[in-house]
Parts: sequence; structure tokens; C-alpha cells
Amino acid sequence: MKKSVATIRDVAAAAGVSTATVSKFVNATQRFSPAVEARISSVIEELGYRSNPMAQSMITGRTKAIGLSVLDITNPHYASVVKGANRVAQDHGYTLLLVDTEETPERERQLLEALSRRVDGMIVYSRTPEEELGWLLALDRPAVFFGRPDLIKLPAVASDDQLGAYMVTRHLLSQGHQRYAYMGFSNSRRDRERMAGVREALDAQGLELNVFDAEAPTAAAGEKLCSAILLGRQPPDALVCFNDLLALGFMKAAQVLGFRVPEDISVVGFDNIQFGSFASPALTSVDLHSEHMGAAAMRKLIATIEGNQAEALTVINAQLVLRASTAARA
Amino acid sequence: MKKSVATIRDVAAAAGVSTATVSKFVNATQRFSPAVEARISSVIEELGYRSNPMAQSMITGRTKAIGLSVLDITNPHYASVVKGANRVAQDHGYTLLLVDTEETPERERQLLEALSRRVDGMIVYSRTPEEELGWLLALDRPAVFFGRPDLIKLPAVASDDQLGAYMVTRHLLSQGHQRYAYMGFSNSRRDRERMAGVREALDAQGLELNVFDAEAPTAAAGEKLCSAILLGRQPPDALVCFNDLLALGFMKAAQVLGFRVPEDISVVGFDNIQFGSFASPALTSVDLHSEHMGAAAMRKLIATIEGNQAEALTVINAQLVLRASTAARA
DNA sequence: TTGAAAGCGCTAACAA
DNA sequence: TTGTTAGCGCTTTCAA
Repeated sequence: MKKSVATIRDVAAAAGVSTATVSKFVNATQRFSPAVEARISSVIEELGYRSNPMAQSMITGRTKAIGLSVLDITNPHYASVVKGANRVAQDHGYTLLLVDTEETPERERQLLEALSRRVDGMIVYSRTPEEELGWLLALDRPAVFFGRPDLIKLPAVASDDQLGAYMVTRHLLSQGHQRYAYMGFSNSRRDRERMAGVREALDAQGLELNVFDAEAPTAAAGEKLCSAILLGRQPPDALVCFNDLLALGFMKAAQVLGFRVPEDISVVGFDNIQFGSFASPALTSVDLHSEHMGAAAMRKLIATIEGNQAEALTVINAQLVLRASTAARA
Repeated sequence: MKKSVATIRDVAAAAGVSTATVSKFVNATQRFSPAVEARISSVIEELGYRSNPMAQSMITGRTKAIGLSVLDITNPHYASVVKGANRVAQDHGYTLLLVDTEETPERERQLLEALSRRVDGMIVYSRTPEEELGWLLALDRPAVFFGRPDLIKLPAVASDDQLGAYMVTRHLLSQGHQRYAYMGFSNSRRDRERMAGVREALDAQGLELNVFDAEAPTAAAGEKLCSAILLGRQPPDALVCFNDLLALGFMKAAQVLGFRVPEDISVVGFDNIQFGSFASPALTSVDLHSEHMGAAAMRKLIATIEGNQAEALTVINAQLVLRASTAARA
């Protein structure tokens, strides 16, 4: 009985050839005489040999793995991003390694630093201010960023948040809504853009925007903020939420408070997560094509890794998905 | 200008010590004279040296990473499992590397084989029949399995699916429901247990169970099956679904068909995903404590890796969560 | 307290 | 067509 796992040396010895021969055969970088190939094959089979990817990577400098970090995998938006990225990775022969930073910056850095040397490149979904992201560049690995970097020189994928927000607000205006509120999540980079889009549309009509800020981009936070919004002095008749989770939470709480959506208040969110369509009323949302974003980021990263030119910023377009949570005013 | 990343040799040279000294210092396995330590520290700082985890792992045989494979990360049940596992991993200084097998067995094997040599152990959520899982054992890595293995000798974490199903069916019985249907997903290991629990409760009352089988454990599949269930000759007044996604899809389609839940039919699911509470009516569900399952699996794996004894099978208990999708019959 | 030297499992010139 | 040799970046005896 030898050691637990067979090495290339065991194979070489058993087949009566050199390790170099085995290596080349295994990696199909060279052909050998039928006799030799057959011998190696059968020995590999017999010993259950599999090459050690780490040893391999140490030499080649390539791992055929890509890291992706997201903020919270229980948020369907991120789950979709992962889906898209995973598909493209598979198609190109890469393994996607996912890490969940749980919205914690320290954890994020720690995880990414640990990950960076184990992968050929990374896709980063982060909330950390760009000024504090120096360490990411210092990792010196190909990377793709979600968002629109100002300072940081990294290829990026973004969605057109501002236009999406503008579109949905235009729609609400056309439905005759009068009093607008925005439930934001100022911790996110994208919050500004979304709010700006809403403002852009309202300003043109000389309308005000009442802003509320959620403590997290979650349904629970949306529920929590509901009473402050609905039971204030001048409750809105239209509410734009930073994302669908907030909107879902808000709607649930609103119904508990005895308000009707959309009769009393129209509600919209962002991301178009599938669960929005199971809510009642079904949620109107701005679809930012999460899955496309993931796929685009992965394509960009792989292009970068393989030395192909990739444009610095890819913008995915936004699309308004109308459902029952918004309705025209009489 | 040297090569892009500093190695231990660069540090040793710059500090005028040997690589062995640097190694021991970096890993805190030995103390040195203040002068030497200070010199090494400053050089490390200056060069931005970080040790290469791969080279390290090659020697020590440990990676401080754990792999987790799930079937579909967009399913909130799996997302919760990941959450639980991630927390525990972090707490023990491990990095969780997640892979999504997308319900594809070939992909699963490929991903896991690639992963196995890069991690200290793996947690596997699989749909592959145990007979075809020989390769998993052959990987010869510590592993924890979700479910109740019969043949395979692997530590495992399971939930009490049968009891959960029994409980919810007992509840439906107590509410006076007469005609029962089960929307299953026979592809899953757990389907049998859940169906058995339902049958166990019904048999005691001499009641029949009408079984339908979904093609996937998704909301879309639930929608698809709805008409066959509701527009049949003897439509049920109570439906137990394999999971919440199927139940959510079913409820949506039922409403489109003009049926009322729970007046015409009571609906229950499994997993207690958060989105069940945003549906209308809110979904009654059997909570299998997904997050606990992930945490328990990770604890068990880490115990195994670190050589501590762990019991073979951990069973997480089930809990009935009553909401508005079920109601008593007149 | 410090360092020399031997590898971990593998690939990549280069020789034969 | 096959093999020799020199490492990749690091840890770990063992000796100084």
C-alpha cells in the first residue's frame, strides 16, 4: 500500500516512462507511440491518478478558476448575477468560485485576498468606497468591477440605473401620480444614480421628492420603513424603492396598516426578481438584467485574462416591467 | 523593477536573512531577535509581500478552504444553506468556496473533482443516486453529505422531512380537508420522505392521495402543473407541494384560473423561504431550517478535518409555519 | 537564534 | 519519440 494519492511519479514508475512523458500525455500536449500511450492510460486507470491542480498552477501560473464575490447571496439579484457568470465560465472551461462577503468590508478584503492567489481573475461586487479599494489593485490580478468606477482603473460592468429610474418615474407621471417618495439605500453606489433618475423626471415637472433611507437592502428594512412613509403628514401616492426586496417588504407592511396597493399608493422596485411576480399585487419593477450583468462581467474578465482587448465599461440597458403594483390615478 | 509579485526569496534577500527565517517569522512558528524581526517586517511592508497560499498548501497539505456545492443558487433554500455554512466557516478561519452545479450531474462531478484538490473538505448537496457517487468517495477528501445516505459512508446532515410532512398533513386533516393532492419532484431524494409523511397521516384516516410530479423544483414548474390539478375530475381541496417555489407558482396560476386560495384549495410548501410570506395569501410552510442545515454541515466537516469525532448523521427538526394559504373547511 | 538543503507534484526547456 | 534537468514558492528537518 502506497501513500493515499498517486502522483505523476507513481504513474511514470509503474508505466516505465519518465514523468515528463506522463505529463505531456495527460495534458495532451504531445503524442506518443501507441504502446506507451496504452501503458500510461492503463496505469492511470489502475492507480486512479488525477493531476494535482495546485502543483500544476504553481508552474503554469494558471488555475482555470475565477473568483466572484457578492454582497449577499440570499438576495435574488446576486443569485442571478452568479447564474449568468457561472454559465459563461463553464462554457469557457473555467470553474467559478463564489464567496459571500455578507456586506462586511473587512470580511470582503480578507476573502478576496485569500482568493486572489487561487484564481486567474476576480469579479467584484462591492460596496466599499473606491478610495478604500487600493488593496484590490495591489492584488495585481485581472479583475472586473460592478459599477462605474471613477478613480479605479478596472474594467467594469454597470447597468443604466439612472435611465431606468427616469423611465419608471416618467411612467408614474403619465399615470397622474402627484406625491412622490423614494425609499433609498444610501450605502449603495447605485442609490445615487437611481435617485438622480427619479429627480430628473420630477424636476422637469416641478415636483418634489420625499426621500427615506433604508438601513439595509432587505425586505425587513422595507417593512420597517413603511409606517414612517404612509403615516406621515403628506403620504405619497407613488413610491420608488431602491430594490424589489424593499418594495416587497413595504407592500406587506402597507397591507397590514390597511392601505391598498396600488389604489392608495403605487409601488415600484428595481431588479425584477422573480418573487416580485408572486407578490400581490405583482410588483412593477425596473429590470436591470442581473443575469446579463453576470455574464457580461465574466466574458470581460475571460477576455482580459486571455489577453484579448475588452472595452473598459459595459453598460447593460434597463427595461421597465409593468405589473399590478402601479395604476393610473383617476 | 523586479517581477510583479514578491516571493519569500525577495524578502529574505532584502532583509539579509534566509528564506527559512522569513517563513518561520511570517507563520509565527518561531521568534527571532528584535533586530531581525524588525528588518523582516519592514521589508515585507515595503515589498508588499504576501505568501502564496498555493505553494504553502502544496507542502502543508492544508488550504484553509472548504468547498460547498449546491444545485441551484437562485433557489432561496440553497442560498440559506450557504449563509449558514459561510458563517461557521468564517468563525473557524476557513474560506467557503461555493460552486453551483445547476442541477447537472456531469457538471457536478467535473466541478467537484476540480474543487477537491483545492480545499480541505467538501459539503455536497447532490441529486445524483448514491450508486453513481463512487467517484466522490474516490476523491478521498473529507466530505459531508446532505440527506440520509444508505450505501455511502459519509457523515451527513438531514432534516426530518417525513415528520414535517406528517405534521402539516395532520394539520390539514384537523382543518377538515377531504381531498388531498401532492405535487412532488421525484428527482429529489427528499421527495420520497415527504410523500411518505403525507401518506402516513392520510392512511390513518383511510384517505387517498393524488400525486403529481413536477419537472423541476421551480415556480415555473408549479405554474405549469396547476391546471392539471385544479381542472381535473376530482380537484383537491388541499395541496402539499414539494417546496415553496412549486407552491408559489401553483398559487399564482390558480388565481389566474379563477380559484381562490385558501377558500377553494389550501396550499402548503416546504422550506419556509422568506418570499412565501410576501405572497398573497402568505404561504403556509414546513420550515426545515435551511440555514441551520448549512451551519451543522460545516461544523461537522470542520470537526472531521480537524480530527475530532463527529456523529455520522445529524437530523435537524422540522417546524410548521402556519400562514394564510391554509384555512379550515366549513 | 539562524541557515542549508531537501523536497511538495508538477511542467518546460532542451537533449538525446 | 522519449528523457534529463531545473525549477515554481514555500516549509521543514537538521545542523551550525
